[in-house]
Amino acid sequence: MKSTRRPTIREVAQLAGVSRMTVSRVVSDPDVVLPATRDRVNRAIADLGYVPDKAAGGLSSRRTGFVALMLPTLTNANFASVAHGLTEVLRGSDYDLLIAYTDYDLGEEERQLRNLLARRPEAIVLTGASHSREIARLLLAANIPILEIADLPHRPIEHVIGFSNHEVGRTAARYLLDRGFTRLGAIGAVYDGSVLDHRGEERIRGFEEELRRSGLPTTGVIRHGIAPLSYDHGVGALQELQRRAPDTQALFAVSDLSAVGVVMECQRQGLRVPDDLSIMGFGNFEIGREINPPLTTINVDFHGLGSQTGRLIVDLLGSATPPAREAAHRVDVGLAVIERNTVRPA
Amino acid sequence: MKSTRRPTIREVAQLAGVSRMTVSRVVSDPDVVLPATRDRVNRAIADLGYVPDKAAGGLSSRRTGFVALMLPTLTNANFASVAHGLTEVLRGSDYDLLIAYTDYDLGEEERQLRNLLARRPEAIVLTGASHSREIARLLLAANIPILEIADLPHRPIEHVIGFSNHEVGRTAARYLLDRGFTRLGAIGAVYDGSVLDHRGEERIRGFEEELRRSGLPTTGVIRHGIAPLSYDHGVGALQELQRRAPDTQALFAVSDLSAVGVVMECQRQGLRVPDDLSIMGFGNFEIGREINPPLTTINVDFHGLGSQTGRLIVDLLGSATPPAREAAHRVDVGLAVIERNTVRPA
DNA sequence: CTCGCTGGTGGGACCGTTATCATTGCCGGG
DNA sequence: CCCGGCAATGATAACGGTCCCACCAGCGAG
Repeated sequence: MKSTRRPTIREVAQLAGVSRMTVSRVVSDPDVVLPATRDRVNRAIADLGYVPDKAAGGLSSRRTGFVALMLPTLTNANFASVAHGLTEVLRGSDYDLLIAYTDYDLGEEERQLRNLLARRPEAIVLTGASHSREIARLLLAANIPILEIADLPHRPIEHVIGFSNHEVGRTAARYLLDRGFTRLGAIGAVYDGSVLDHRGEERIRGFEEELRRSGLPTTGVIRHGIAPLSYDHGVGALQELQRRAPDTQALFAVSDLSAVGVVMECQRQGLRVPDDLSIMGFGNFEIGREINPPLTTINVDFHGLGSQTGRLIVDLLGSATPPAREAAHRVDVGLAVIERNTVRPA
Repeated sequence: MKSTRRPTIREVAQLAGVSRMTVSRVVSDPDVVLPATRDRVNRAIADLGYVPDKAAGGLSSRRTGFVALMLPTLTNANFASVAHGLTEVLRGSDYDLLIAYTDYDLGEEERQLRNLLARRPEAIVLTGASHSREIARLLLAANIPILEIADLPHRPIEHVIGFSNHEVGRTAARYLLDRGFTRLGAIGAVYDGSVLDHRGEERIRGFEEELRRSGLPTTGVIRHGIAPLSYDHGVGALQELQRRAPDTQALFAVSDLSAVGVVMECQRQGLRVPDDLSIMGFGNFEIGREINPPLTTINVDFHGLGSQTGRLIVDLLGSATPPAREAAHRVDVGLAVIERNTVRPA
């Protein structure tokens, strides 16, 4: 086993009998070099198994080819969809995605961000971040496009592609109210200073707001457990709800995963869905379509959100003139109720 | 808005009145510089909002701090767990994970790998790769530790941390045979030359092998659809099974997701589980615990697999003496049947 | 007092690539 | 026949760090 170092552009140049620059050109812009030369260089590249070093290239050209993405977690299918849509677009333009996740831990945010910035990404995409003073300062100092996604912040840092989580909650409440329910409940996670992502809390607040507007009590609004939410959360939250507001007719869960957990727990308890308890969720997870009865939910096109974000980045980085900060984009991708069978007119 | 470039070590040095080297030392090994000097430098760093450029540093020190991970997909919760376990360990040693995924597309593998190698990772972790001639060549030429995970290949490239997918299939078959079933079925994906990951196919082959050993027919073994598998796959595969082998008593699905889809479809069809059809899956996904009845499955500790991989990497990179290739590690993390209620003695 | 050592710091060269400008050879037009 | 212009290629200087060694005080031992 030859433990020799990786071949560099120098060695390729030497073997092909050309200068380093010519090799560089063959790799990045082949058309400008004579076919005969190009072939010779390509052969040398193949012979040596040369793979260009992007770090060195980036240092020189000031273009690292990185786009940074900061997520609360990888485990959530919707965030995975975002990453997916984003990668699809970025691959076409030769950007690599650099993913960091915080696991909803506030302390990790700054650490992760510094780490990300040390790689000199050309743009950065953020989800559900808290944006402390120091975070904002670091971001601005990076002097690259900043994109906040999956939310619609009132005071955005720069670009926004998302939807209103508050509106999600309101839509759910209105949907249930329209069907004549009056004893409404909602379940989400406990939100305190140590929690990074406030999007779930926004949804639950939107729900509460609509309840208050209609003069209804908010005793059925339960904050239980902590993010990330999953099936189990629904089980526990339902039990708490049954203690606190046993007469609840209809329930909104801030995540489909919780909602599915609730449906399953209802089955175990022998409660009929939706006759004994109506349930709706958020996120349009695949499992919601499969359970019996299938889950009513609110859909957001996360994959499209990811690809739109990707396209905006490519645009932003492609345009020679760095757009002024006041030309920040703000895109609402909207949301839609998907009616299935877990809710029925009362 | 000052659109000035990011501050470099030079400017920090100037502001603090020291040389660049001293700044470098304060960042990477603070203890060797005098407290007074250190404070001065740290103040300058804070004032300027200096964030070191790891690409530049890596170029010089030949240590990029990257560990590469190649996955079929991000969307699978088990792979996400692996990534999770891996990150947890690597964070502690200041490595960043560079994730690439192929979406089970064979053509993407080489492209992604080249891309990864262009970032000069210090180690590379692979899952379910096909290892074509060219791929293997690229990997070996990189001259870094190579770790294959989530499988137990007969002819590994170097290190292996995984479990036998073939054994998963055999274990499932034996489990069902032991309970007295004789008309067994299995569902997986179609496997042809264009598919990257063979782990599901290995599971199904192990199942078939055990069937043949017992002199039972393999007509109930269905290859349906293509990876990635999900709930919907189970629905379609069950329907195909019902056409091809309607008298099947017990069924193994190569993924819990398919298995859950089967259970749900059974509910819709009014079939009782496990009385009319026994079902077991693989992967121990959370949803399997929640459905009614809960899903019998085969568990592998994917999170632990990820963290073990991380620890091995840290070991390998930490040891000054590069270990000889013959000292390759081979770890079997094992597997275990988790009995729940979807299977019952016949 | 001198010498050697040690801890703290600085001065260059270098890591592998690309931007930029210079150089070369060739072609066609005046 | 000469010269301007263009296409192809080369030389050199960055890019932002760290490695390696030299330097310099200060201090204890001989």
